[in-house]
Amino acid sequence: MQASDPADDVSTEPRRPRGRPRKGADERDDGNRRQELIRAAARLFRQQGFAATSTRDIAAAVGMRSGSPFYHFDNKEALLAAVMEEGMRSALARQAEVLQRPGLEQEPAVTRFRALVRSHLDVLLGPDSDFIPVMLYEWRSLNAQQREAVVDLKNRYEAVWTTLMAELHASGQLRGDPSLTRLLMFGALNWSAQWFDPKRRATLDDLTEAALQLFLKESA
Amino acid sequence: MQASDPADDVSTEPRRPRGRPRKGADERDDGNRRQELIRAAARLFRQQGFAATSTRDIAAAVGMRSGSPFYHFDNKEALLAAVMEEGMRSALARQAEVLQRPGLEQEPAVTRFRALVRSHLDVLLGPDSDFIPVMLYEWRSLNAQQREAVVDLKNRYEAVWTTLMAELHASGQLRGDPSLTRLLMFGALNWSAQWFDPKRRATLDDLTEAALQLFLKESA
DNA sequence: CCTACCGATCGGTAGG
DNA sequence: CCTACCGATCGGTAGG
Repeated sequence: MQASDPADDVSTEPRRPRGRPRKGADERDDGNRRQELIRAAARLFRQQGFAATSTRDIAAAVGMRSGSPFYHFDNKEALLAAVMEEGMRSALARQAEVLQRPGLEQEPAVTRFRALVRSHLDVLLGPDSDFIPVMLYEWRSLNAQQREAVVDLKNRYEAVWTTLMAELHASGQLRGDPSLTRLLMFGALNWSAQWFDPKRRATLDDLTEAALQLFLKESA
Repeated sequence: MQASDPADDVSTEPRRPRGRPRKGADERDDGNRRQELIRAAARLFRQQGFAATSTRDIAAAVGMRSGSPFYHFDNKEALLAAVMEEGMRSALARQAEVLQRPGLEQEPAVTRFRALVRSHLDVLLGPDSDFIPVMLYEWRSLNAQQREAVVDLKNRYEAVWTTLMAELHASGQLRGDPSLTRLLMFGALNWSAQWFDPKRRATLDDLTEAALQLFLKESA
């Protein structure tokens, strides 16, 4: 009862030339196709969820045939892990970049906290913001080993927050217990991925200030 | 290529008596089986996600054969909708019950707010707490009509919060803009379903107080 | 509610 | 990376 796979039916599409395309001097696609797959997967996993997205959907989104993603990834879960790791790496990179802004070290802790909140919201709600929501909501689909790799990155990301919030707590600027406050804060911020609409009134700056107002005693 | 369905293979299991069981006087199962399906679905949808849970899984969880859930529900999505509506109805019931507690009307708004937060956390983290997380995370699997029904219940639930928070805002007891604060608050509270562990230090009371401390200016 | 299925789809693979 | 598949599983149904 083998129906011909519609995704395998090219009859109506123009034929691409066969074989591995010659790489022009500027064309080096080292990993570009892989990267395209990751981006398409992030978008679809976010829109439809991991389990509801077929590898055929992802292949079609980048113009591949149904079996081809498996040339780049061992299995569907490995593609999910790649999405999450990419998301966490870019979040970590953004975090480090923001904290290394010249002169910021001398600024008060509140200023550094604001920068951290803002960069978190940028990664979560700005352009290419599919990766982190996928990470937040699909980790139960990873096996233990993949999960460990993602958790490791997440721990590094959160450790920066923990340190800064301990400093704020020590100087009496944080509202409430640091550990509980951190968890409630991540909830408040991460949930915005569910409702934030850049076309509406509130901006990322508004959100940042609203969050600071809740979690800090003085908004400097 | 029709493999025999393992869920249909009873050869190793003891045979239940055939036919519709006679109902004893006390046995009236009007809708009990349906209710069992909803509860099992809630648990599995929460653990594995909607798309990753098969209707066979759910049937097996209540001792049915693979086709039998469709005697109670038109399709898998209708079962999901039933889970969500049940979750919202019990949340609304709990909310109304709490607010009708004798004498509470005369209490200050802060006290009513505390009661609301606590009942929200009860529904979210207490016994039978699978329904609301399913509602929060799986609504994209509903069709427009089903979604409307759930959104309607959700709006009624949130309207109670909106009213009370407007009152708190008017008397200067709320921190920040009511609309943004409400969204951030739901995020902070709802996210706790991801990390709260009753076996650890923090209790539901701790959580309630921590939340009040963030969102209200004076913790009464 | 069970029996006995079906058509479709899915993840994945061998070989080029 | 495509071709041409496979085995398994899935939602759902007719008939009792």
